Amino acid sequence: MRTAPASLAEARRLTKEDIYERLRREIVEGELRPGQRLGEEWVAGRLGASRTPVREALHKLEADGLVVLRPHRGALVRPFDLDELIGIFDLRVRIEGYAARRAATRLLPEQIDELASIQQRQVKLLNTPVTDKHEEPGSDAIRSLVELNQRFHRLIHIGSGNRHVEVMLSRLAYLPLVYQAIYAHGRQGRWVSLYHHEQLVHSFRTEDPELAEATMRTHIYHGRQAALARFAEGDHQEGPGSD
Amino acid sequence: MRTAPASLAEARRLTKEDIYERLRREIVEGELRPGQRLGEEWVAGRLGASRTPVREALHKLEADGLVVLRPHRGALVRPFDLDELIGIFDLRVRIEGYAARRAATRLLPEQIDELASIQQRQVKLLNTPVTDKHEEPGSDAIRSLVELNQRFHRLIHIGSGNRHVEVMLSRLAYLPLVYQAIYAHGRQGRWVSLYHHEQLVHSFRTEDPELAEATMRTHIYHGRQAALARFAEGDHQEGPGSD
DNA sequence: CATGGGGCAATTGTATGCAACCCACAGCGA
DNA sequence: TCGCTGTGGGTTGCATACAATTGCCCCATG
Repeated sequence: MRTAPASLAEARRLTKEDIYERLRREIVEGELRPGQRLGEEWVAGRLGASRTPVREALHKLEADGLVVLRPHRGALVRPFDLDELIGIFDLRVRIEGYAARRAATRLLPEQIDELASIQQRQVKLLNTPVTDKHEEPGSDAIRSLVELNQRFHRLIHIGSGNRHVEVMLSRLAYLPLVYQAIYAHGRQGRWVSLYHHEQLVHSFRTEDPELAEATMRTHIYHGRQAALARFAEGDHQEGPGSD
Repeated sequence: MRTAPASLAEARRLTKEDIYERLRREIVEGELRPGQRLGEEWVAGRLGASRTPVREALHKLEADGLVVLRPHRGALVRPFDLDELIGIFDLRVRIEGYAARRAATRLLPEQIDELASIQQRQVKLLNTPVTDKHEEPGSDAIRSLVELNQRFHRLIHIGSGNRHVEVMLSRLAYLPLVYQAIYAHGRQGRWVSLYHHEQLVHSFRTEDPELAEATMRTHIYHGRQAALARFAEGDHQEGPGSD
């Protein structure tokens, strides 16, 4: 078999998933900025694949709302504005609130333990001695924090038992500014955020849907503040030159 | 130019949009039933196109949640169950409620007039002398009613000024059972439904977001009853044979 | 008879060539 | 000068050939 060359080199050709994941990451993390053009030929050349899988990856990214496809004129990373950002959080508040409410009476004890464990790991991360590096977007500490945060929320989405919740939120929560907002929180903001997580775990343990929903709504609004602040910084503007 | 051969024959080859629209209609209206297999080759042969556009259409349908793609094993029309149907309405109530609330303070007078006009046309349709044909799913009267109903709702989605509302609802509202539920309403049910539309128009005219949201929620729950009844009839079951 | 491996048919995944399309811009005529 | 037209560069859209993957059937073997 060829699935496990175990290590280096591996000149295996890229599948559409590889390309999709890579482009998605680059867009969400901000390496590819809004307005950046993504011609099929250009992307294919850059990654060393043919147009076909690139094309499919771009179409999927369009379905995710991350790129705009202009027939015969090339794709580009979709820009978005303040109004849209607010609109996104309006919907997240409602959908994640609903997810938390449902999860409160559906999560299994093991799943709640898992949530608690994630929460504790985040606390530990925030308690490690502060170096300036902690504030840099690309640093490992931030990356882990973001990663754990996503795992926490995704577990709740799954725990809601409504498959459409996951689909909707994958379109609303994994976007450039929303992602970057995590490190727009100041130190205090991150502690508040973790307190919300703690409260959520508590509401699940006591199977209290009202508390779960209210807490989640507060939590999302809290995240909104960070995203709006981040937006105000102007870090969202068009990419290099464009045209 | 060749864009307007004006009439018949027109052996222009099918684009992926043609194929997408056609498959989508067939699935939503129930001609292609859940579980039905949709091999790329098979679809291409049936419609007289090559695999490439068919493939892209199928991928888009998967993003819409209408088909399931199984790598190397072919696509099929996605089946869904009672739990999912309930979950869909849970989300619709919240999202359409939000849309109506926002629309109440954003719709322009012309847009409200348009809504009123649609509502009146629906009343007229329901008032035409009853023949049995009116109850048949495929009849022109039912088709018009469904069409007008979709226009009415879509106008509100757009009027909400939140582009994500449209995207979310296109995944939640244009599904087989949801669509078919329209004619699962009895005669009285249709009148109640139109009364809700009338109330919505009123709430928009008076710019009353609370009334708009409450009315929309009631309206969607009303639709849910019809969908659940339709589901209970068992009209959702697997297609011919499958396997 | 149960079980595991080889190979085969069905099907999608990828590469590539050519056709169709969109737009910008130059050139022409009023 | 202004508007119209057509032509060419750039880019996607479609068709087709070939490669890769999956699942299954069948047979050898314990």
